[in-house]
Amino acid sequence: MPEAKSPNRYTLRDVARRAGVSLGTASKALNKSGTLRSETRDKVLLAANELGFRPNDLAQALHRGQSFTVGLISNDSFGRFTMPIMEGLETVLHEAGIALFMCNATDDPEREKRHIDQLLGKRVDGLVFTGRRADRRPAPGLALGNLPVLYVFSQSDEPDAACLLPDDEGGARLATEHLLALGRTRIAHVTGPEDFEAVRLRRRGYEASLSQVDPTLILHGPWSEAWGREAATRLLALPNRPDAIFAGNDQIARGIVETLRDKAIAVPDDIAVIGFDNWSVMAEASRPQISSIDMNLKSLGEEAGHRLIRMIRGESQGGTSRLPCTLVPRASTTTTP
Amino acid sequence: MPEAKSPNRYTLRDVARRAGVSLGTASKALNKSGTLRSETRDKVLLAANELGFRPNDLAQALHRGQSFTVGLISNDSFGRFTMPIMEGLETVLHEAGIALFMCNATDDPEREKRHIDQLLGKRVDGLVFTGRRADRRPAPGLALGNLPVLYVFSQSDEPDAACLLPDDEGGARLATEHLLALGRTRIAHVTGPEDFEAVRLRRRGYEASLSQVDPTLILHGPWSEAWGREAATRLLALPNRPDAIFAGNDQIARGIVETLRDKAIAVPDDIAVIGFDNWSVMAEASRPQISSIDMNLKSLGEEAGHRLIRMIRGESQGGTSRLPCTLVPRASTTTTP
DNA sequence: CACGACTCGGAAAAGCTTTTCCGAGCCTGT
DNA sequence: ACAGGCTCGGAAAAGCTTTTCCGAGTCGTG
Repeated sequence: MPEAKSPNRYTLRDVARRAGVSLGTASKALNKSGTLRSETRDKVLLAANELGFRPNDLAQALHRGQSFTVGLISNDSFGRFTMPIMEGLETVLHEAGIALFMCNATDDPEREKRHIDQLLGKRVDGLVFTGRRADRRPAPGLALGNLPVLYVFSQSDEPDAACLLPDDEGGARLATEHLLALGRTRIAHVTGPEDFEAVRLRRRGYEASLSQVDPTLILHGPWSEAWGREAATRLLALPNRPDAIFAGNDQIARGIVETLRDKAIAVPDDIAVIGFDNWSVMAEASRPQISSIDMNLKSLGEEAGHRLIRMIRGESQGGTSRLPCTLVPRASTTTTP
Repeated sequence: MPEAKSPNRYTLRDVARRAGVSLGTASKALNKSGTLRSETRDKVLLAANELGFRPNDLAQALHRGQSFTVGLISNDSFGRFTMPIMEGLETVLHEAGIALFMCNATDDPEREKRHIDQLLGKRVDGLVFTGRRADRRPAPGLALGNLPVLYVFSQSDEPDAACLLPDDEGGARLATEHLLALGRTRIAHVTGPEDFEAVRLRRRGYEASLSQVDPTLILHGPWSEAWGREAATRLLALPNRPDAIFAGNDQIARGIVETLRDKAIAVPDDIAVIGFDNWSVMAEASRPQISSIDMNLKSLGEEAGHRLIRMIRGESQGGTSRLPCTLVPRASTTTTP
């Protein structure tokens, strides 16, 4: 028994009564369907306006069997990478009149299951999984039926799942070729833990761009500035030190640049440095500012929105696609712009 | 005409039919209401389990006039500060069975209005505004009736709006008193733009902790490392230079620390430095690591969740409350722990 | 003038759950 | 053995919108 209906929430029945027409007529007037005299239509529209009427999406959804709602399940607690994706996704979906449920699963399968269950209860029209994990994720334990599911910046076990990812390998090629174009010949790669697929892909792109690979120039470690500093120190101790470094992300790049600065090694003249992620608070605060590869995560989110809408319409099929990265040159690889 | 109902979505009617009971009986069995023989109840529960039945929240919400849904409207595009708030908020609300709609208004009133309108259509039970802005925000142009509205890390024009904020002033006192406790006497304050209320509050806390204030030691500028570096240079040029610096955020603090490091000034021995925000990627990557003030944004989000739930229950009233900050000492103010 | 056709608005069902009210059947006590 | 009371399950309405179908009224034309 809904006791206290919000004072300013009117129902279609109220509109109809005020306009002096029947329920169905009012509906048709507002939806421009059916055949009505324009006079009647205007009467209804006026009444609706006066009352500030807003149709109840719940009833609408119940009736049409479509909720105009999708769920987003993040596994990195709304971390740095999820944000721009969410932003792009939300923009596109909002334009299509679709609202976004936010859930944070934090890589906890139990929590994820509860979230999915809740979303299914809300009859979402689609589901998006996001959040970089070390590696591919197992399929969620729940039967999702034919609900559209999209993995963004994240992957699934299922072979034909719909995935949307940045082209890490291409980005790495972009970076390496940029360094090659500067005439560098000994290019090191200081990057993150090997159990990230992105790390393996970037490394592959790096290796593919080189005519020959020197394994001593490839260093794996944690994603931190401290590791960048340590790795730089190690590289400088080599008998034949590199003339360029491609870092696996901007934090590592910054650690490298700082160490080179400490040792009065000129960047980019002696050693050029390029990062990955284009995280501006890192890349632009460094001295010199760090060139980087932008994964265009906001575009990735927007593309995810478009693709999900197509899937909801039943138009599109699964499959993995990768969106190109972009080179953002800054002072760490370019001599006086 | 809902044509293709999802294959694995069964309705209560299906459960009832399978259990050989009527609709109402099935409902009562699942909700543990009414008076049923336990045998009948079990029969229904079994059928529901076999079918994987999940009640349709849409219908439920429609019936009870409560959607178990709240909207979150962010004005900083899901920025760095919104994330932990969202995380805390989502955790608490999820435990209460409430789902969270995410909207990004980006300080665009038109966009915000459309979002609110959409949320009202979805009959959300409450609304949360978040996202640091330069200053207080005008009340949204829509009549919200008696819908619970909570401003988190954000403020409203309305005098008795419900606001939840970090205690910037107290945090600044914490920082300043920490420096005083180290025996420092000339404490500078390098901070952000004056049109941020947080900047004014932090400055007030700083001034309140000092026996006398030297205006030449207070510098306003942008929120960046570059500004921290510039301000540090200026402070070092003073005839009577400070022996401690309280920075308005961690980026500024890091800029300061780097400049001091460049000039071989010992931190903290010659000049102690403390930041604000406790942004770990900044504070912990710096050399030395930077002491900071933590606003406990995740707790703020959690508290927001609890408070919103009380408001939805009709228990709580408006008013602004501020949650305490915490001192996180690191190497930039403590000599070898 | 009358009939047919067309225009417009209303009634009703569907979509799914919850809850109240009521009826039927069974048991017990006299 | 019968009446009353209690236990259990079913029927129905409410919550709000959309859509189909149908009836009534009107206009035009023969």
